[in-house]
Amino acid sequence: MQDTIFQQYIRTKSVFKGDRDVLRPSYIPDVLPHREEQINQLASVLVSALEGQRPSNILLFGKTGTGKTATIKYIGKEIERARSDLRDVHFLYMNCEIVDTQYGVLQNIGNMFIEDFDQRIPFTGWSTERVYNMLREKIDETRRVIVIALDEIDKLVSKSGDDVLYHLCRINDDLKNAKVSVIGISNDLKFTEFLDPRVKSSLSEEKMVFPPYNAEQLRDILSQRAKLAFEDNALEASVIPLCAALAAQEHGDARRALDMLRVSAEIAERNHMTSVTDSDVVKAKNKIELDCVTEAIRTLPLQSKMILMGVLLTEERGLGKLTTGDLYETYKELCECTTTTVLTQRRVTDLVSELDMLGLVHARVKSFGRGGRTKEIELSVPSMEAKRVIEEDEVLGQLKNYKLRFQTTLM
DNA sequence: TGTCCACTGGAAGGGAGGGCTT
DNA sequence: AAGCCCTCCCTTCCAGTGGACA
Repeated sequence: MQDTIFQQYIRTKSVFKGDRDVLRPSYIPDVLPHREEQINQLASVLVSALEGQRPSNILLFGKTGTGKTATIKYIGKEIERARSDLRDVHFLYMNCEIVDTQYGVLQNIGNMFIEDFDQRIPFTGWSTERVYNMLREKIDETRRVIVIALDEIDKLVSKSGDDVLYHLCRINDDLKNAKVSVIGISNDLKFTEFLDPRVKSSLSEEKMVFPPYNAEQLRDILSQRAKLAFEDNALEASVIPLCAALAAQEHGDARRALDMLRVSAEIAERNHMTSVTDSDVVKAKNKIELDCVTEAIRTLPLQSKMILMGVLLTEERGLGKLTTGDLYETYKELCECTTTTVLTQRRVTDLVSELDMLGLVHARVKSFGRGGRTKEIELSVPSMEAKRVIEEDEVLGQLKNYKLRFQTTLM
């Protein structure tokens, strides 16, 4: 190898032995530890599909990282395997966080049955009714049992209502040759409260809850993957238990545990170490947490960044919590300064609520008696880091070292 | 006990931007 | 080109409200 800039980074020895993607949450192993019960239960419902009958619709609940998605994809793989010697079943999976409109869902499902590129449903332009009719026609032509898994279905409902689900639940009335069953996957146990009663009862013919993993179970999951990913003795004995324990504290999130293991190994590798230690795990945990925050801020739209900057600058002056009115004044000042369009206060309150949901600020409604009722807003991420990221923005970069003119009423 | 503040948050709707159909 | 449809971002309007204070 020539002397190149990469020379110093080329490792003679690595902690990884093969494909490190086995540590990614998206990897579906051949065996899913501690989910046998759920898999069997699902299989017992879905087996009717292989007999040409329509299986019951199913709702799966469970917090993030409890293996819902992995389980459903695993089931999907098994269905594909089984259908080679049994009746025709078609399994399809869709994440409603990515496709989150009525039209989008119907269009995506429809296009999975249209081979000819020219006949595909365009991503906009048609009426929803027309997309639905096309979808129904194409599904009927297949003469199969179709199992549709909708992941993060609560996101779809909260954004676009339950019309699509209504359509999908009663599509069987309009089908002559094919049958459709829907598997809904949700993080939120309560989301069915917002559904039309007919949709609710139809969708929850069967319900299953995925409990969080405990530390011991997480340890098994990590060990299974570690065997595939790492060289022997690349991990100190305490590394896996530590990752498992830390993730178990956060409602048993397996995704977190895997990320932590992967990132700590990457940290060790970058430092040219041949084994991963506990301190790498701690570093990894901090890095992951910070990365989440900076990524969330970086991808914020301009107006939201502007609002966040308003919160930040006010807090920087040591004024602590601020009200909607104060924030709006500050925000207006920043907009003028950067010649950005000023939105209405109504809109700003919505954006503040969004920031709250992202966990970037903490906002709660508080009454000051005669002083009125308003939101009390404070930053809930490290301000130095937040500021650094916001200032990367072209427009907000102008506000570097900016001193506020506006005096808040909270003193 | 009633008043009143400074909002909150729902509803409705406008209009821009994407694209199809006739 | 005109007439549609759907989504996104936003404005306008407004009834509702928790609690300090008179």
